[in-house]
Amino acid sequence: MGHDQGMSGRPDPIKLAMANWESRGWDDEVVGMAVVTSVMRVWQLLNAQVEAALRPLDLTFSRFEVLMLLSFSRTGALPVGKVGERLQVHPASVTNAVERLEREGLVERRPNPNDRRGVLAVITEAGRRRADEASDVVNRTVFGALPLDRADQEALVRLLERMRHAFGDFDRAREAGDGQII
Amino acid sequence: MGHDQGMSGRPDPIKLAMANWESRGWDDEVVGMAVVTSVMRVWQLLNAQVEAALRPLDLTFSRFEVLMLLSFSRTGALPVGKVGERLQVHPASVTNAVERLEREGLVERRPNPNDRRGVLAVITEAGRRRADEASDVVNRTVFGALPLDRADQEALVRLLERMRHAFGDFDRAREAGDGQII
DNA sequence: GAAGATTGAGAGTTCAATCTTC
DNA sequence: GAAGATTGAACTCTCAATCTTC
Repeated sequence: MGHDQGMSGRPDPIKLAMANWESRGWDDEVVGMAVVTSVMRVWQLLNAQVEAALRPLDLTFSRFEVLMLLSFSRTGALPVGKVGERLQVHPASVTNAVERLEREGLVERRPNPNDRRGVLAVITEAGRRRADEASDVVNRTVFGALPLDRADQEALVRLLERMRHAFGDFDRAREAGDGQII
Repeated sequence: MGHDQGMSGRPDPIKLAMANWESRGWDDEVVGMAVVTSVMRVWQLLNAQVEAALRPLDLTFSRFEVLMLLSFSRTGALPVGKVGERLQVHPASVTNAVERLEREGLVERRPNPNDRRGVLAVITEAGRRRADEASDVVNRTVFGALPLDRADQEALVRLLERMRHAFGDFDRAREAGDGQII
């Protein structure tokens, strides 16, 4: 993650890659390549910022997401399977994240009363406090401090939404939900 | 990646998150949150596509990038430090990737004649063939098949470029380079 | 002493296999 | 037999420490 690299005196790596791609005659794919590479790069930069902001709170972005998901849920409890579904990660990753959160007392694991195969992840009071601190710092240092004006941010979200939808990331028919999480 | 998740019948997770954010009164940060979350999600989707396309060729995206970088370089050889610099990854990651590529005979490691501390990664003939196959499949199945029209793709690249530049990802003054990689 | 690269530890991810319960 | 969750193996990434050479 960004292990301090000089931040200037460097030509745009994407531009270089595009020139290389064109030199091979891949003219039809060069823009797509630039899209994918740009997303990868911006992900790298944003991810590093978020992780750096959360490190003092002993959280990673994925554990932060789990914590926020639970804190937004009606009862503060969710089957771990549901968590993976919402976050689009492998069940094993959720098991891992919950265990890590449990180790710090931010989450508890409880048998699901409705299904004895299942396990509920329940956020604790300490977990709620940590979630508040974490969202504060991330809001302040990352989300609220992006180097793009509001119009550009909205345009970006719209373009990415178009892409997510084409990839089946969500179902437009049910988009009129009430924002209820679970 | 993406261990087959149902791809519909699901409301937009970003919209849900935005509603939750607003319910906490974080109105100024909600768009920034949407930007970051959207990038993360699209990264996940694109990364999964690229990795799936490359898996039959025994490559990951990072190893693919190393291979392409070497294949584009003038002599097919680059100090491993330079590779990490261009790809913005930790030196240890390059060591790992090169070792993995070397194991398959796609790259060779040679002492740098100009600096006895240094190591050169050199692409082999097999490496060049693999790089060709890999770029073919990635161009065909991902870069050339994005579900966005050209205008949207270009707009997306421009917005992401603005963001990368603001984060110091490159230096605009040297942007007029000739596309020469090394 | 600083730079180039590697090593070992620690954390995260995915996959395949497994165990329990539906 | 299928679904929910966990476990162990294999990878990748980062960081701190180390070794060699400038």
